[in-house]
Amino acid sequence: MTIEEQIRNSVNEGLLALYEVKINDDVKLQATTPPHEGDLTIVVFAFTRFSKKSPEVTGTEIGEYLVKHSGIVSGFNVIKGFLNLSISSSVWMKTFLHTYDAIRVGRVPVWIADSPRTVMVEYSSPNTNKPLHLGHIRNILLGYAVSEILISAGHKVVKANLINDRGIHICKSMIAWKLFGNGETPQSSGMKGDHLVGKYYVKFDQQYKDEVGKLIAGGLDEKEAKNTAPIMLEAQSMLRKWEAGDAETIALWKMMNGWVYEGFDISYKRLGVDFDQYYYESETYLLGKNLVKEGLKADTLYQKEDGSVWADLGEEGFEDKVLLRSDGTSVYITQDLGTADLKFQQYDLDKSIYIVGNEQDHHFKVLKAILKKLGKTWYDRIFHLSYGMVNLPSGKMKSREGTVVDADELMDEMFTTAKETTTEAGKISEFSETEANELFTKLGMSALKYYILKVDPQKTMLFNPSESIDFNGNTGTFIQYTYARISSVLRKAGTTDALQLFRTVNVNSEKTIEEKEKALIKMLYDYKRATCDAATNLSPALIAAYAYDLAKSFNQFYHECPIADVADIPRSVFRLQLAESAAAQIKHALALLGIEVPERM
RNA sequence: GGUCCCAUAGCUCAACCGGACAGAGCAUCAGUUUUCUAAACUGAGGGUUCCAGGUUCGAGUCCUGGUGGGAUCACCA
Repeated sequence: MTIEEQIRNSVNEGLLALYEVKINDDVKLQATTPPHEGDLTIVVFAFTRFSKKSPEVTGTEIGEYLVKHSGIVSGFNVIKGFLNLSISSSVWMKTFLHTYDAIRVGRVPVWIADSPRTVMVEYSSPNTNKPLHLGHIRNILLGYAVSEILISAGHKVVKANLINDRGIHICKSMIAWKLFGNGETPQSSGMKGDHLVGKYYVKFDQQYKDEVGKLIAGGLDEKEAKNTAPIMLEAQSMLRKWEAGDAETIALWKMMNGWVYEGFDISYKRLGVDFDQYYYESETYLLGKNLVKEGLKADTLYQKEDGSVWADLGEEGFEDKVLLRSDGTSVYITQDLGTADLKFQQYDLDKSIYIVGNEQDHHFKVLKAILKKLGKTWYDRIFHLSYGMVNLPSGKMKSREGTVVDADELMDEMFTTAKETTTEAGKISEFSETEANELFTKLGMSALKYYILKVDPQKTMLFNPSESIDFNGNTGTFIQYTYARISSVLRKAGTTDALQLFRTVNVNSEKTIEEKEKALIKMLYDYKRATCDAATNLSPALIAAYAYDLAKSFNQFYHECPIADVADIPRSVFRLQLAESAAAQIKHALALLGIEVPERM
C-alpha cells in the first residue's frame, strides 16, 4: 500500500470515528508546498460540513487522530484549512529501501496499469515526396515516447507508420525528375534519397508557377491557367497511368520511393525510433471503397444523381461529407476509413492512437462520426493525439518560402554544437574518436529531443534557429550531466575497498535522514506517480518534468552532502545507494523519451 | 461567417481533480571550486496569469461576454 493510500484509509476511519460519516469521494491529498512544514497536505474544507466546526478545529481533530492511529504520521500543523502532515522518517526510509531492492537487481519501480491493453500508436506517417522536417520530428518523438511510456506501463504496443506513397503530390516529383532529372540518382549526385526526390518536388513547383505565369500573361485567367499548365496535366496523366498499372510509371514510382525509404531509414535510425507495422497507402487506399459500398447497401450512406456517395452527418452537427467522387474514385478520408478498419481486423486493439497535428482535429471528428454511422462499434477506441505546430519566430514554416527546418540538417547542427561545447569543457581528452563521436551524438540528440518533448504536446511551440538549443538549465544535457556525475562517483567508490560494499550491505531503516537526503527519497518515490500521469495523459512532457526535478534534487543533495567519504562508511553506503537509485531512475525516465545517457561527459 | 484551439515574468515553458505567497530555465546582477565532474550550486530583481463580469470558503484553472492570435469548414491530401 502506498503512503497516500494509507493516509486516505486512516482519514476515512477518522471521519467515521469523529463525525460518524462515510465519504465516497477520494480525500484530497497533495504534496506540502515548501514554506510549510510537512510532507503531505490534506485540504479539510470539504469536511467542515460533517464536523460542523471551523476548518482549523476540524484539521486539528483529524491531525490528532492520524498521529494516534495511522502509524505513519509523526506530527502535523494546521494553517487555515490545510492540514500538513509529517510522515515518519522511518516510513520514507522503508520506501527507499524497497525501491533500492528493485534497482539493485536492475528493475526501476514504475506504475503498471491494472489491466494491460493492446494499443496501436501511429506516428510519423510521411509523404514520400520530400525529406522530413522539424514538424515531423515533433510527431516522431512524441509517437515514440508515448509508445515507450505505454510499454513501460505494461501495455502491448504496436508502433505503426502509415506511409503516404501515392497520389498527385508523389507524381509531381516523378514528372519533374522525368523531365529535368537527366537520370540523376542518389549515387550519381551523392544526395540522400529523400532530399533528391524533394529537390524535384520543388522543381515541379517552380516550373508550374512559371507556366501559370506565362499562361496568365497570354490572357488566361488564374484558375484556367492553373488547370491547364502543361506540367500539371502531365502529373495528372501520370497519376491515371499509375492507377491503371502502367509498367513504366510503376517502375519509376518504385525506384523513386525506394530512394526516399533509404533516406528515411537513415533519419529514423539517427532519431533512434522504430516501427512494428508499416502501412502503405498504395496498398490500402482501395479498402475504404468497400466500406462505402457496404454502407450504401445498408442505406447508412446515400448517393447523389451524379453518382457521388455521401455521409449525412447532420445529426453530428457536421456538413455532409463526400466519400466517393462522381467518377467513383475515393478521397482522403475514404482511405482513412479503410486503414482504420484494417488495423482493427489485424489486431485486437483496445485503443488506436493517431499522432497527428491539430490541423486535422476536424478530420478525425468526422472520421469517427462516419465509422460510427457505418456501425463500427470500435469507433470510440480511436484517439487522435492532437499536437500543436512548431513555429519559427517568423511564424509558420513554409516550404515555398524555404523556411522549413530540415530534420537532417538540424541533427547535424546539434552534433556540431555538442562537439564544440564538449571540446570547450575539455573533459574528454582520453576519449577515442569513436567514443567522442558517440558522446556528441548522445548529447546533441538529447538536447533536441528534450527541447521538443518537454512542451505539452497539445501546445503550439516555438523554435528559434538562431538561438538554437541550450545545453544549460532545464535541458536534456543537464540531466545527462547529472547521470554522468553519479556514474563517476559510483565508479570511484566501486574501486575503493571500504566503499564498494555499498552494493551488498543493507541500510538500517531507523537511521536518521538529512533534509536533502529526504528530498531525494521523496523524488525517487514520486516516479510511480509521474509514470502513471504520463501514461494516462499520454504526455511525455510529464516524464521530462520529472527527470528534470529529479536531476535538480540530486544536484542539491550532491552539493551539500559528501557521498563517498571513507571517514563515515555507514553514511556513505546509504548515500551511494541513493545516488545509484537516482542514476537508475534518470536513465529509465530518459529512455522513455528516447534519450540515452553517457557514463562520462 | 460557423466550429474548434490558444493567451502566464523581457524570452522559452511549468502549475496533478478548483487549493496556501503562480514556479523553472534563459537573459541581467551578486556570490560558491586545495574536497566525489562548475554542463553544477546559492542568492537578488522581474507578474493586474489578455480584458470585463459570474460561480465558490477558495479561480491561472470552471461559466458568460469581449479583445488578440492560430487552425479548420474542398468531388485537395
